[in-house]
Amino acid sequence: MYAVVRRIPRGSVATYGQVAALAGAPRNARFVGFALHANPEPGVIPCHRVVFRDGSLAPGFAFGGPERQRALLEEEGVAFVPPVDGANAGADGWRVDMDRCRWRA
DNA sequence: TATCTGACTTTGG
DNA sequence: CCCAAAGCCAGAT
Repeated sequence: MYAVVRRIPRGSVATYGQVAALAGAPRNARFVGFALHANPEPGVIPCHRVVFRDGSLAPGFAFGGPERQRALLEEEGVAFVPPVDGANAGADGWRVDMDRCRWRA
């Protein structure tokens, strides 16, 4: 499953459910998050590329804060959407543009 | 062995 | 449109 996360190409993101599915366990979205939280290889496993289904980040991001994550993704060319609508405001209210940056295997 | 909890997701009110 | 509850699977206690 860590292999799956590492396989996420630069400039793209995947949802927990998606990673779970690719890992061979479509119903293990929660476990994916749990495993990533354990993050045995910081700096190697791009946890910041794994987001909620709506493109928002997990509450307890462990890379240095939501801003850090947004910076990392923007750095990779991931498109962000400003908190324009009342959907899940996630980190700073900014969400990943899933329509354009969602990882396609 | 039983019970609880969780970086999730989907559906009902 | 927003809030709450249920379902899911695998650890942890």
